[in-house]
Amino acid sequence: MKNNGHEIRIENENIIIDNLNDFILSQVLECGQCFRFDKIGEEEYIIIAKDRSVHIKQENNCLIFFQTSIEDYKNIWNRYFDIDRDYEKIKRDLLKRDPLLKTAIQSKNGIRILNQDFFEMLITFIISQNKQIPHIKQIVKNISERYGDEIIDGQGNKVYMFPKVDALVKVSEDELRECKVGFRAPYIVDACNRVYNGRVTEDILQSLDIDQARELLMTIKGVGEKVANCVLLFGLGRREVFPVDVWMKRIMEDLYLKEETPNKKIEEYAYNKYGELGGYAQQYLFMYGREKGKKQDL
DNA sequence: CTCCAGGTCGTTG
DNA sequence: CAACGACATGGA
Repeated sequence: MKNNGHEIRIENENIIIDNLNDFILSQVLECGQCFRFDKIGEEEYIIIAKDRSVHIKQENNCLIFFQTSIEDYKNIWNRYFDIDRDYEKIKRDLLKRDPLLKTAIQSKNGIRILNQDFFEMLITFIISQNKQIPHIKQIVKNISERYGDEIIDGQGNKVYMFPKVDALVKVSEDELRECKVGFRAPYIVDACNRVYNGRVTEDILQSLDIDQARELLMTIKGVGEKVANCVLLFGLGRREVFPVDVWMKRIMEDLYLKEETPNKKIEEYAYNKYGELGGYAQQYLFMYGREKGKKQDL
């Protein structure tokens, strides 16, 4: 099997992808788009996604899916990890539009944008407001352990999937607060209701243009511009959106604008500069800028 | 103890 | 429409 440079082979019960370029597992998982993973070694993780738990490891440009069927790889993980997309071209095109991205792209050249579940992203990013990433992970885990279906992973451990709407829609505000969601509890209830009763669904959102889709998402309480953009980018495959949070605001003002600028203006600026590649640009800048900002305050 | 975190809401000027 | 405090919770 051959695809876009890389090659897939089966060894024992493992799926191995050889010659995989523009991919660094730690960057893919830890760039802030994904919250359900545990690091168990150097470039080695357990991930919970797509109703499954999978053990994966990267060695140089070789990615190993342990105890995985070829069907699961083809039907699920290939798309989840965005394996077949040509990131070399994306990076080349981004640099053509803006040479200033060079440092960020070179430093974080193994980022991929995952294709994650819409509902999970919606609830997760509602939770994300005014919280740090480790807290978000903990809360998502709490909700999954209480209301998600149980599965057994490769090591024989119990693992809990993120709940489906049908399950979460039955959960009360008070029960949600016990998962430590705090003031976001009514937001989650509203999101579940609107998805469950068909007012805001993945199909409807996919049928709309980007501005209509964002607007519809923002009819949900607790979903503003930033959360809506994250859901569009990470849960609906809309790679042109450029979510602006406190980090991106700092990074963009520092790199380009040189003055205090409202988020909406930054978003427009980014769209004019990066066009349909906005989401990728945002991820390279976000991960690079956050790492830098943590150390020396930009 | 105080301050702040991948924001958003509701209320004022 | 810009500005501003409130909002739960936990870690620095």
